[in-house]
Amino acid sequence: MTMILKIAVPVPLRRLFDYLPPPACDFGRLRCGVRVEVPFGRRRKIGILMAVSEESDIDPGRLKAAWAILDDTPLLTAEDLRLLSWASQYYHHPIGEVVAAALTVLLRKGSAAELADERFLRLVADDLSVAEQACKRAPRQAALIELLRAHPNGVPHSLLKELDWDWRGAADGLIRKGLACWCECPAGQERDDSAFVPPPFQLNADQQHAIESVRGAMGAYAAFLLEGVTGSGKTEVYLQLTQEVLARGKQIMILLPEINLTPQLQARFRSRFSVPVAIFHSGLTETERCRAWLRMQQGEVGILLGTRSAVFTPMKSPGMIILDEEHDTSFKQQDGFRFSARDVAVMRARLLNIPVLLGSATPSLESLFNVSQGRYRHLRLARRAGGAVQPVFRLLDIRGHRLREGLSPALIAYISDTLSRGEQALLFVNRRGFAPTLICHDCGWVARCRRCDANLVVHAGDGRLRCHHCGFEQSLPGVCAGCSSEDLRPLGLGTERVEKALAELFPDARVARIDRDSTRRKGRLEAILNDIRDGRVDILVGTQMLAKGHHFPQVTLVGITDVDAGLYSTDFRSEERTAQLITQVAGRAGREDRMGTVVLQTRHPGHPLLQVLIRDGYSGFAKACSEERRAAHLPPFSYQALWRAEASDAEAPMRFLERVAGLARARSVADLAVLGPVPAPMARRAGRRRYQLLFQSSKRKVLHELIEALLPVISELAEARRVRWSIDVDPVDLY
DNA sequence: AGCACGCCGACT
DNA sequence: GTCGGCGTGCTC
Repeated sequence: MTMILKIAVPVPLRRLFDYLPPPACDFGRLRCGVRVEVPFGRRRKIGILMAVSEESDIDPGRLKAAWAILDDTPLLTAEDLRLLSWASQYYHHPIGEVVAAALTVLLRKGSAAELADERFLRLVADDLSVAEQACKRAPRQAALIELLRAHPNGVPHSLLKELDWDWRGAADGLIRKGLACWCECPAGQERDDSAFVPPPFQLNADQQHAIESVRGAMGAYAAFLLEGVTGSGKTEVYLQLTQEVLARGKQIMILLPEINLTPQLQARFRSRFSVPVAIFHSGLTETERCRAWLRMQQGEVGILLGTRSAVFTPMKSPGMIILDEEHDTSFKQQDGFRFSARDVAVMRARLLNIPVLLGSATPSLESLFNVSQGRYRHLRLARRAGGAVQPVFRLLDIRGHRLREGLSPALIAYISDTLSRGEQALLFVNRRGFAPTLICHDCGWVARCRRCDANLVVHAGDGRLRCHHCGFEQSLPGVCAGCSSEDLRPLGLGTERVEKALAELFPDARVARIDRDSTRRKGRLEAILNDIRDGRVDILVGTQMLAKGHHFPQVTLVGITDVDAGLYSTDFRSEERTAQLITQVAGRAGREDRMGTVVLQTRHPGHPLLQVLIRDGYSGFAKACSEERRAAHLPPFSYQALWRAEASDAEAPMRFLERVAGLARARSVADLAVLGPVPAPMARRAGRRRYQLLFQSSKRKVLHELIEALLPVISELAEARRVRWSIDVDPVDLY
């Protein structure tokens, strides 16, 4: 009897690879989920053992023996592997790459799956006065000594890393002076899983009901959609459920859309629970990511807070998954393995037989549809906690009005009133930079990117032109490239320009800007947020970043300079996104005692969805928007899969997709629409031509069976090797 | 994706 | 005469 190892090798090939066990192999180590080092072509690869079988489709003579089994115990459980196999099938993505997505880089490279003991910094000196003397002229070292004195057992390295000053230099100084040392002291390490600081305030009835409902479902699969307006206390629900999960000796995974949001939630969890919290996002070093992964996998921590990529992290004793801001499109991976962390989370909960909770103030139409189908249970938090009032909406018809840098006289008056009351105003502008275009006033020449179908964006701060799509940049030209005229003018509005205009209109006001440019440097975002919280800012200008998570209690006016762009777009999800954005930005405003006003500038004050949104709120909008989708047979009332192809050669992508479309149409499948191929909305990006082909059906099964049947043929196509192609199941934007 | 093999142009 | 261009084929 021969034993065949079925291994997922991280290559873009849609199959497992068969190997013989390594020579002199202890068969006890051949467990599914261990890493296996194998010869692959003339390379060395590390794959995951998916199954052990007696059969192989490969000629036995061609089978190679694996080199080594890397783990004594599986890195991934049978449930993990089942989830990954499902994801590979559902997203039609190569299994090896899907499995690789569940590991961290270090683990993929073969690092030992062991948690290195953490280092602790500890004082050595017995006589502290000596230490104080030695550090008289070194304030940082003195401060570090203070900290070390408060922790006689030593300060863990992970805690030191969270300090926002240069502790490293100070530590080196102390070590040089022989006052401190690194040690691995697990002594005095207390772990108390039940430790919990009780909540400071009373829950309202909605919160209690939500918590009771989910608590009642513990120990089995159930999916919940928690719809709660901003400030309604969703986080408190998460905290209480976390406590419940920990009390049952289980682990909880909490997923968020952005790494910007993790520090805040992290702080709330850290202050509430004395148990350790693992953090997992792309901003960490590989060592940190690997450590967080292993701590969850080995049951060292009860709470994992992470972004999209954390959804596959193995859990020793899974208890629940929470995914906050479920409508947010950053849960969808937009390249390579294009999975939706939200949908994977739901499937994972189902396979693990645990509850999953999706939270949002503005649920996606997909999730609301799932509620209507009985797949998710709907929980609502209607009231704002503490009784704060919902903001008032005002539509400003700007037709025929003279605008000053995009600001109408009425909006300027609103801002002026707000400032005179000593309150803060927030202005939402959906573009960073100074102006989205540079145009020649004499000949009409426009600064365009040479590699993309896009205009270059004017950045006044550092006097440069940038392409926001491929990263190209150059200094601002002094003269027109077409006619040498010196009359080059920025056209359109960006955050920088609005910031400048506001500074001129309100010379006494302090204006702060929040966008990717102004917050690029580490710690900048936190600094600006602190300024806003402490009242050192009067007007805030910013992009989407403002809409996410942060709450500004002193803001009583929210202005949105242009809602029209989002109402008239080619993407059918554009209205939904705009309504979510408006609602989210509006949610930043006001607090218990002061009512917020939300002012929307538009040239289409009669737009029906806009009217519904401000009259009936997001729920009313969602209902109306869903009806339009149903009538148009668009998701969630139908399902889509998008083929994309790109190449530097202008013709190849189109030719490839035409072959795909031809093959699909030739099968004359019922209930299937094959739309395209067409050029992508940005047909040229970074010098590459991009096309796409859409499959749509009212039955998921139809799409999957077709793709499944097509893939082997398509992979062999001569046209396929001339392009880079991919399939996007449930695409969230048709770009 | 890598990495080989393989057959045609400008160079130490 | 070779170095190297990227077409095409393979990976258990």
